[in-house]
Amino acid sequence: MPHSPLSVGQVAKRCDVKVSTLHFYEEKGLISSVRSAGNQRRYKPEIMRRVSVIKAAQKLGVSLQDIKLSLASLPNNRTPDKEDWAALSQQWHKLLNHRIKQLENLRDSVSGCIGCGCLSLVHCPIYNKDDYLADNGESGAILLNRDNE
Amino acid sequence: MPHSPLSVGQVAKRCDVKVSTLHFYEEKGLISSVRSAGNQRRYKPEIMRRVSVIKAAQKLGVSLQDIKLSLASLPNNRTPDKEDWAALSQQWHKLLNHRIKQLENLRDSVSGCIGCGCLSLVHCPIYNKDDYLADNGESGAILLNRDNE
DNA sequence: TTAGAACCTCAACTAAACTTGAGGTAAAGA
DNA sequence: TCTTTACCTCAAGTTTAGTTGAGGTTCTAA
Repeated sequence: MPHSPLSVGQVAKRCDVKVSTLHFYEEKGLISSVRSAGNQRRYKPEIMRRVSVIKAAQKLGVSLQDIKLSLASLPNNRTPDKEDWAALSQQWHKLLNHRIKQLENLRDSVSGCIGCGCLSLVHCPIYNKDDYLADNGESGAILLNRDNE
Repeated sequence: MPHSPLSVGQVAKRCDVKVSTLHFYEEKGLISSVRSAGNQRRYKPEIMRRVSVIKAAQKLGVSLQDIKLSLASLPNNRTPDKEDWAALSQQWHKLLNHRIKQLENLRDSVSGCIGCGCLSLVHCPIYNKDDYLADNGESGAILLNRDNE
């Protein structure tokens, strides 16, 4: 009998997460299981892929809540197949690009601060709204002496 | 009398943080104050710069703990001046570059996964140790069919 | 002088993403 | 069969970075 159902321990081991994490994901509605006669969790092998997708998305900085929504948006909430994964990862790829861009802008602003020697950080883009930085490519020289006044 | 000491409310307003946040930072040893006759907090104007540096570092993803350490490493734990800020931001600039690089690797790995159509994510670089990705520039093609076995 | 704004401390609460522990059941191997 | 390992539930604890609220004091300004 190929593909026999997996126990929570087996899944935990092979996905390199703790059993408690799988319990937690289930509680949060990210994964599901059936129960054996003795009330133990049993998983279809594809659970591995689902857990893996969750982990991958987390590394991209996606919250469990958003991951849940993404997965739930798949046809009958199935474990992502090849096309699904492509779509999901494209979504997340965009997100990643956005975050990278923000960080780069931030980094350049820091350099700008060094460059201009300005310490009036209160009005510096760095602590202004994230989207200020995200929206335009400014690596900007920073502002005026309005602290210490 | 120029530069009169600032109250917690004034600092909060001008740094755009809540009063409770300043209390919190003080409790955590990130900032300090003296007390007025009536036991109210009074700050030197440079507190603004210190708070601003804290906020900037946070945007770079530095934890309060690490910010505290960085600030504490300055000569007599002073509020960063021009040179100090240059040094700190250079430190943090490195950190940022590292994080950007990790994200880029991750992003490229995601693309790799789409490209090869492989769904065996268990062994995919994406959920292997962060440093695996950080250390080499692999955008890797992914592995074998060891899930679903 | 007196109302109301601003301040004080301390404790408890929030959110995310889990982990740990207690007390008890099920399954697997010698 | 017996022992050990794996599993179950439910409650409570952990970390980070604060926020909220209660109960009380101090400042400021009309």
